[in-house]
Amino acid sequence: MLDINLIREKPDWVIKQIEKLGDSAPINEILDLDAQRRELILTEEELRRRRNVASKDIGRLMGTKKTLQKEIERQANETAVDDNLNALQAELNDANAAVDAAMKISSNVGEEITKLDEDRKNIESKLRDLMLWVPNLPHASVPEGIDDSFNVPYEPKGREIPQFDFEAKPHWDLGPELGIIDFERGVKLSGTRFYLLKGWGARLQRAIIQFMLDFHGKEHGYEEIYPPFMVRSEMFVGAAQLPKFAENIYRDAEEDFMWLGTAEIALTNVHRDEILAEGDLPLNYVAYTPCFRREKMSAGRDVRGIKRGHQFDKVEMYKFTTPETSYEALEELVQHSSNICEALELPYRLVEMVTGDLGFAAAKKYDLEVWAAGVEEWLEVSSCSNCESFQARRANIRYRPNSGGRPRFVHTLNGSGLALPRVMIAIIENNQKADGSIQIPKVLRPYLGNLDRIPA
RNA sequence: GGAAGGAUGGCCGAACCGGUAAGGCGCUCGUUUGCUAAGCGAGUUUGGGGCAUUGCUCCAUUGUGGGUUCAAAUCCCACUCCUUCCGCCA
Repeated sequence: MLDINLIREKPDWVIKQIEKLGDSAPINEILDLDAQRRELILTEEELRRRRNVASKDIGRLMGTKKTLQKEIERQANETAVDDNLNALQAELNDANAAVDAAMKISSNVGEEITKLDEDRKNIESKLRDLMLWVPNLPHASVPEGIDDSFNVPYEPKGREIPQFDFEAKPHWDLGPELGIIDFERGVKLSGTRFYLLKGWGARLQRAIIQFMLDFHGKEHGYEEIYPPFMVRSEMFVGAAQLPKFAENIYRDAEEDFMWLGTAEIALTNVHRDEILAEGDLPLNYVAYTPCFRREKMSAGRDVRGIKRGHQFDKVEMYKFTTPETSYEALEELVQHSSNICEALELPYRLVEMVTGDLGFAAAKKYDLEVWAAGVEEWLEVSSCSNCESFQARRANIRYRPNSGGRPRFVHTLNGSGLALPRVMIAIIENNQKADGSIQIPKVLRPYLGNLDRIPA
């Protein structure tokens, strides 16, 4: 969510930024609702103040009434002093009248408040609904471009693009031939876009997961998290998946649970509604989770192989930082993802996203792609984003500055490190031998009982 | 799934047959004093509005959302979470 103050102060600038994304937002409607809201607050609070005053009077008067009544009762049991009794009675009558008057005021004001309150809540919920649909704004350093065709690929790094003296096969041929991927039975179980990994295939994927978790933990200092794979819908709002991407989410039919499309959703909300100490930052987490996506928006794309399924595994990095350090942290994140590609001996390249391809929540984003020699394309295996305070504002994640003062929103960053199926594709296809066997990258061998080659 | 109890500020904890949140600890600032420190005083949730321009003021905030009432931490309803017991269970 954007800061409403920013929209209030620089609406034209905000509109211009959103145009750079190739998106739009009802900024004028938002401004209008915001103005209405503040006007209502003004009158409502004045009424509340008045009711508070009347209420306090009533409280005081009730007290004096009580003491007067007691005094009257006491004197009534005695004789004489009639004058005094009359005076007390008169005082009591005055107090009664005053209470009645104050109650009337309070009652009338209360009715007005109830009505204004209802109006205000209506407006606030409308305002929030609109705000939840406004995308994050691009960072000043993001190159402008209307769509992904303008993205800026950097020079490939890592291992050289492999050349073969035989015809390289894609993984959808190699997998079944080696008995490590079973498409038919996957489809039998769950339909299109599902597959089974078997034998060395299943073990290879598990080895990669374990390697990546260990590497980020030991070499990069991330704390490993095992989160729930299904979380409440409010967490999806916090991570900026809802309301916009509702159609891509699997949900439970009875309870308010939704299945993670990425670990980012769980990790974002780990510190939801918390005020962290600045000294706690940055927080660096890494989590392995399966990811579940309907892929409605990509219906018909990449239906062959394991490139895009309804279920896939991913190791995800996540950072909570101060606003001052989040862009350094983004570079770090990219470096950490790249280090995995290096270690796995994969040809990879960094791609800088232009404004038109930033997505909904990122202020700046890099993708990491690895080369797969069978399908002969660059596969996106990582996406590293700085969301600045966009998610933090939705999930209410703040920190208290060392200097004291009011809490501020943290910046949040997420980066895949990495997505499993495409890494599997690259490893299988790039490392294939003439006899159909697959050579295992060195760093993975300890996780596979020192196996150096999946036999043909 | 059944039963009972509970949720109050950074922490502990009172008020709970309705009148507008005690006290303590911690922390911050000030002050005093002849000794590692203590005493005294003040301040100390969060969000929002207004006016100012670095402060004043108002409103809201006792798990969440409703209801009753002139008025709700307090009474009523629903929900969430926690604890204990029972049932089931890897």
